Amino acid sequence: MSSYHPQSVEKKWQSVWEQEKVYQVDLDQAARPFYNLMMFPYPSAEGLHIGNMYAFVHSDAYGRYIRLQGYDVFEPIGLDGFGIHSENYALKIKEHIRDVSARTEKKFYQQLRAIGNAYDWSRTLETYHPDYYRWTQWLFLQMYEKGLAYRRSSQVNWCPSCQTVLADEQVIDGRCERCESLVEYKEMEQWFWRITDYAEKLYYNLDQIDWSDEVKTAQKNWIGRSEGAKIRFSVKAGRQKSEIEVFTTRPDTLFGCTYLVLSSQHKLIEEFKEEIKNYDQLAAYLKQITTGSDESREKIGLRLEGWMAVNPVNNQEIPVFVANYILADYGTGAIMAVPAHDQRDWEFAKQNHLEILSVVRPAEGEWTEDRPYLEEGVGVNSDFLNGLPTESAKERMINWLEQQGVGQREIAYRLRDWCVSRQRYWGPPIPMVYCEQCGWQPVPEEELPVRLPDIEDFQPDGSGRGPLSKVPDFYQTTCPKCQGPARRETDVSDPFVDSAWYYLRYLCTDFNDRALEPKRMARWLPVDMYIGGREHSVLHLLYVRFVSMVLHELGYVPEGEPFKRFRAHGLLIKDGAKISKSRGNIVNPDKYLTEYGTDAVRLYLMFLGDMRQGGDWRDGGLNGMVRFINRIWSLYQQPRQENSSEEADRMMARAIKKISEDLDQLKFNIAIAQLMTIVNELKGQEKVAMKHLEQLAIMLGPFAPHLAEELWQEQLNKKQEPFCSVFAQKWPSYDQAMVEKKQVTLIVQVDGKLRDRLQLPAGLDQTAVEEKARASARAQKFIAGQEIVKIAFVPDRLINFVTKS
RNA sequence: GCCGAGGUGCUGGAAUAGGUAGACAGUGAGGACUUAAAAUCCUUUGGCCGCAAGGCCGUGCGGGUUCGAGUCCCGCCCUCGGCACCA
Repeated sequence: MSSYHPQSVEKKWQSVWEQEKVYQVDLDQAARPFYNLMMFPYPSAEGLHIGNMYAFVHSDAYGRYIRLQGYDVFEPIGLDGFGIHSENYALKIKEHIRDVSARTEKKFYQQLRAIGNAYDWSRTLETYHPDYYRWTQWLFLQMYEKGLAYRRSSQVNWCPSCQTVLADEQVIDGRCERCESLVEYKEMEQWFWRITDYAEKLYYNLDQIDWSDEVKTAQKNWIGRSEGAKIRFSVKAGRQKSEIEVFTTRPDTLFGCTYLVLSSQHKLIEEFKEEIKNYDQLAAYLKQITTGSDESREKIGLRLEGWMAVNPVNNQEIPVFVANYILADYGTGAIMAVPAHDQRDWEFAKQNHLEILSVVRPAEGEWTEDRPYLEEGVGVNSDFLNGLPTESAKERMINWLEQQGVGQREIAYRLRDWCVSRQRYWGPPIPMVYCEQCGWQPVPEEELPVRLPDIEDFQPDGSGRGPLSKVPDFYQTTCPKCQGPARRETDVSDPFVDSAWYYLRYLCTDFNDRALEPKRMARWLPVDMYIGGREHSVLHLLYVRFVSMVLHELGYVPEGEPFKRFRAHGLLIKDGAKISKSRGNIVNPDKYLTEYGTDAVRLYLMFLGDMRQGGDWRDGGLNGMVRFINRIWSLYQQPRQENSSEEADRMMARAIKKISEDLDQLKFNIAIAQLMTIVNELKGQEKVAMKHLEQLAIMLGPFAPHLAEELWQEQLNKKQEPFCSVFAQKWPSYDQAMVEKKQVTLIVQVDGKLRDRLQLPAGLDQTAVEEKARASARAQKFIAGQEIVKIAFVPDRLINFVTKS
């Protein structure tokens, strides 16, 4: 009996598939298009991570299953190569990022070929390639022209040790991801994209898309929709009169408002600074505090001397404070403080000996005034709200505010505008030009791409400006409007911008004169299935939705939502521990692919647990997959027969049904367990039916594609000209009648305890089963002499005798 | 603190319209084949009692609903992931 050599077989079919273009679809003609997308990898110099492969083979198995159902599956791959991660790595090993990228690109594509996925290799893309980032810049211009890209001053994360700005994602627990220094905050002018304009749509659409629930919840939390009211307080700032607007979710507590608090960046402070009697003290204070970044969470604040606000509901004069616990960019950047019913206001009031006035108390039960009461209840000390439950008190107050013209219903979102500029080198230059005469001007579309200049020194220098600001050849330009001297933007854009639209470009890589081809978009969008890590739940997946909505409004894509279905996979760990460089337990797939073969590794990755839960990689587990493959191989060497027994047909029908259902639900692990069961069953037969071997080969396809092709072409002798792959076959079907069991194992219970198992023909009624069960010697022991008070019967499953005791 | 996911044999993990707990693997043990080893094949592998037949216990903990609970309800504990002064 010849043994199976995965390495040579896998190599053979990989080259045949590529030569025969088995996985290339005609994007303009495909009759049954199915867009199967996986998150393109961030190519680190260490090479493809086993965690990448884990995600990719699951996605591929699903794509192959869909393909076998007759769809034209488009499964593209590319590299998300721009970004600070790669750039930092290059700096660390003191090599140029361009050279590192060239090397990792080669390495990654080589590894991505080795995992045996059904990628269409004619449509790859890399975000750092000018053919790609030219259109990323085009996207920026679209945003700008639609009024969704703007500049404003904002606080950014600054690492004093690396001397560079960091993305929010690179700040872990307030520390730099690279060197663990405490991150500082710096005020800088940045480019933003107005994602907040889409907050409501981003929030409500979630109810209509078929995505993993956890991701939808995470996005809802991130967007953070809160219903409440805006209330205007008139304010006397010394000799000046003005208004302060606050946002609250508890308008019903307005009677309990005893002071106002502004964020340190509130515009009124700057506007009326001459009216602040203690301005010198305030200026020192402002220097000292950093809003929202205080690790201690200690509430530091200062009263604005000479200022008084008036509570509109009772005309009480109340003091105005500035404090570090008020966020500048949430709500209105100012709050009405109700210390009796808010934890933070309570703490601040206690510290500063401010008045605390209870205006809500529990509808029933005890209530003490030694701590804030945060729950809902009924109004007290609140005039027309007295006795009203919180819900109606809110409504009543909003009505009152609207009648008086001092406030209105308002919805606040936690979501903030997306800061897209980065003071770094390895990204697409933002295509804007600043002219002293004309202000900011977009680079004309026909001048794209604004090429990233090839410079030697790309180290950030701590000046707070990107490395491109040291390259006069780059930034010296002329104004597109007046032709006068002008300066290019030297910031590059966030790598998340690159990945916010890559799936659209896959469909158009053959067009050099446009970013997106509408006909292609119409045929292929939205993406039918997207599988990826849940770590992208809010960032990437939110940005993609936002960009897609904008492109839809601009008429480029047919629907606002980009992905019909999204499923999150879990994390792959090793021997019970998270895989990380510092633990030194990195799993390099190359070694395993060479040693055990691609199919064995693929099978193992999909067998070791439920995709959505993640799994625990243990080297020993691979042995089981090698044994499984060898058992399959020997099965195909066994004597065969043309006909099949009814019993075997029934077994196969049940298995086909089960495996199909498992794959529909992405339960790859139990689908493989089922395949193992079939193989064990078929191996027990003296002669195996040809039909069953064919069905098995096809069903192995999604998991072990090379083995499946080898079995189909060589062992089952299906070779023909022109080449016809096993993946061009039809997924096996089953007859529902064959699935039903003729014999069932019926459980006999007495008082809920298992006492006997009876082998009976299916479909017996209760009387018949009861007779058989009473006759069972084992059950008899427990029934004898007992009074039966009840019998529970589940057809074909169980009968339970309940005795009096 | 808040949100989400989860807790099942020695290990990875199966099992939800409430109905055989431990499928399918891994590991260990014993045996067959072999001069030997590897590979392969067979038996066995939740705990306790028992010579056996068989019985009792068992799905993080404590209650509850039910003829029957890993699955449903109430109250906790623990692990992992995310967010974190969001008014």
